[in-house]
Amino acid sequence: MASMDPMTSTATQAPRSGPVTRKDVARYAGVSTAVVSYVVNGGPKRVAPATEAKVQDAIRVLGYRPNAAARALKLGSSETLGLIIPDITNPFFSLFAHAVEDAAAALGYALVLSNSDGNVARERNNVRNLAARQVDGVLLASVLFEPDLASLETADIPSVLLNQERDAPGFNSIGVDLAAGARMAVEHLIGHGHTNIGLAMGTNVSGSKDGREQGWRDALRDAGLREGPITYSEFDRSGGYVAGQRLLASVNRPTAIFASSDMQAIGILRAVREAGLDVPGDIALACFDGSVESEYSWPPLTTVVQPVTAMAEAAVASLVGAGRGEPPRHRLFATELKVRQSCGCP
Amino acid sequence: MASMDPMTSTATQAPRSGPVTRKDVARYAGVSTAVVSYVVNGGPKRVAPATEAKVQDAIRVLGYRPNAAARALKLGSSETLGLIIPDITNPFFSLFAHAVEDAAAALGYALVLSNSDGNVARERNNVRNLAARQVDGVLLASVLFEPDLASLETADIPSVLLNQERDAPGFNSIGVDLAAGARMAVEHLIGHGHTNIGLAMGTNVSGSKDGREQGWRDALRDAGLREGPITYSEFDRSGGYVAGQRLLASVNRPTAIFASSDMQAIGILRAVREAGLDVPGDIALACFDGSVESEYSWPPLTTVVQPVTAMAEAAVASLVGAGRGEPPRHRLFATELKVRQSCGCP
DNA sequence: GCCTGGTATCAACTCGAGTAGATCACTCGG
DNA sequence: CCGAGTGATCTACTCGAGTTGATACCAGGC
Repeated sequence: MASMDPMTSTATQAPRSGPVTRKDVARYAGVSTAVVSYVVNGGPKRVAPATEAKVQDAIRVLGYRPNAAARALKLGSSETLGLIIPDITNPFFSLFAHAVEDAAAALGYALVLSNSDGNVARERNNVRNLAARQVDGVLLASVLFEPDLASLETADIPSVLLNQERDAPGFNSIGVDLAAGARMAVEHLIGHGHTNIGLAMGTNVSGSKDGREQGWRDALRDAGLREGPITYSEFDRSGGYVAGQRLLASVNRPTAIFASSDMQAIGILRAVREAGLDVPGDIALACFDGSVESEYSWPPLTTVVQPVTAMAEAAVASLVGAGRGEPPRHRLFATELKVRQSCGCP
Repeated sequence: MASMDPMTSTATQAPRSGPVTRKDVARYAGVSTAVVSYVVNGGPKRVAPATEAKVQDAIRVLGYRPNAAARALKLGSSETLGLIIPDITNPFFSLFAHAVEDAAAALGYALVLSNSDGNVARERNNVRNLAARQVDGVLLASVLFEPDLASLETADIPSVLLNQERDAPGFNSIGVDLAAGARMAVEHLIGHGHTNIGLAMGTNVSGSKDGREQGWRDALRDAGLREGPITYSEFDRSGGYVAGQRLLASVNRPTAIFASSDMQAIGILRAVREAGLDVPGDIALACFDGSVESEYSWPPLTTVVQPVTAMAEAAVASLVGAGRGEPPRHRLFATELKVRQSCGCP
């Protein structure tokens, strides 16, 4: 019956078959297809008010929507952006994705999402796929610290590298000052009187060094402290869980831990509890990212928050907004320490 | 040298400007454009092996990628699906989005993501937008219990309604048996000896009844118990927080609470702790969704898990997979109670 | 009455790829 | 030695919208 209704309405006024095209509108309004175009997009030529009204009417009656594919073909732009991230399930990335979607939508762009699941091959595949789809730009949060520039280069699509610490010549890139952020957090821990501070570091497939590790080192060195134990594991909750277990089992068990992501901290929290210990009483904790989850854990996590919205807006703008024409550059954003209770503050 | 090769080939023969088209490939390989098409997609006609090799060569050398816009225009299909959800930041939806992306990618479809942010107008706008972009189907998790069918109908795009409890005639829809799931959880709480069980119910803009509320009622009735206090608030963490505060302040404070989402339970956990009480000691807790976060909270949440992957696959398949041609129908999935510790189990 | 200048509109071409129908080159049987 | 038959390939049209370079129309000035 729902399959009946469209039929009857078809009989009375609407398209006999398939979608309504510009031609149908033109015929209905008694004008040429060019005029319809002019009306639809305030076209390059003026249209008499009376004619415009007729056309608008026809559009409404027939329910015409311009075919985006045809438009994209002619204009060479799909008004679409691609976002490639390791995993949308990670709260940090989902927050980021939301911000990117907002920024893109504000400029009339749609967002194609793809997850690389920490897999380089899949990441590369996604880039090619997006390239073939004529996206107007891609935002890439690579699973590699040093992204697969070659595939982006040959695809020669405007792009921004996300979560990028260093400058990547010839590319737009965006990132936060990891070292400075980590340093802030570790210094805060030191301020609480801790002298043995461990590090739970996340790993990437490339395995190259991360600024957070450096920031932790720098803070300890400047305070004249010895480096506490380090573990390397996945950036996610389960990675944090094993990091926590290892850190607690280390010969010189730390009294405080800095984790390279909120998710790791969540995992550590669990390991600490299972060991019958208390945060922050036995182990103080600080971490990195500033996702919503950090606020609702117990205890609420002291974390280095990344300016996600600003970064997303800057990334989108560098592709299709104000910054489009500008030469590629690296944008470094400052982080902010959000002090809650996992560090020992009341 | 990988970055060199394209360069040198550029100098000798490759595109002087802009993207490589089928025509360029044809010229380079010394064949007609039709043959290139045949090769690219195992075309409707056979090509001699030798010719095929030449063409493949040309494609590789020139770095040709077929223009998806042109393809979409000709074929009337963009090989793209649209997903509209309230908020990707909600772990349940991000899990779902990931599963949908996987299922779509497996079939060669890309996924356009849009958030409606609980706003009906934005939701409707997103539908129109996706329709104009010639997506081959849209998956809609409406902010309304009863989605805005009219806008989908006039857009007449294949679609699936997600999180849909009831049958929506003429539409594909997918959902879990909310009432049965809720009932399981509440019965489990009853099994722990609780006789005063409260309900933290999430609200939608439409405000119509939800099966979870019914399941809670049914379980209590069948056990001969009186209904505990109810609160209505947002489905998210902050909604749960206020629900928790209200429930704790109610005249007959419950000893157990069933929350309509994991996120609400997380918020309740916080409210309970701030009141100096313990979960599950003072207040037992069970909830609904089965997101990852429920596993890593403290205590781990006993929750009704939705078969997200299966649902995502079914949704995608009904649009572009095996189920494409079939008449629209409602698919109800069973839930499973994941017992952890917030209910009082060891 | 005729020309000028402007305005409103239109016909026709384009974007890049898919494909039906025509064309060409061969081989083989008679 | 020729026609039929089989492959391989090409020509040309199509999808729907944007846009340029005509064209039609009208008012006003001489």
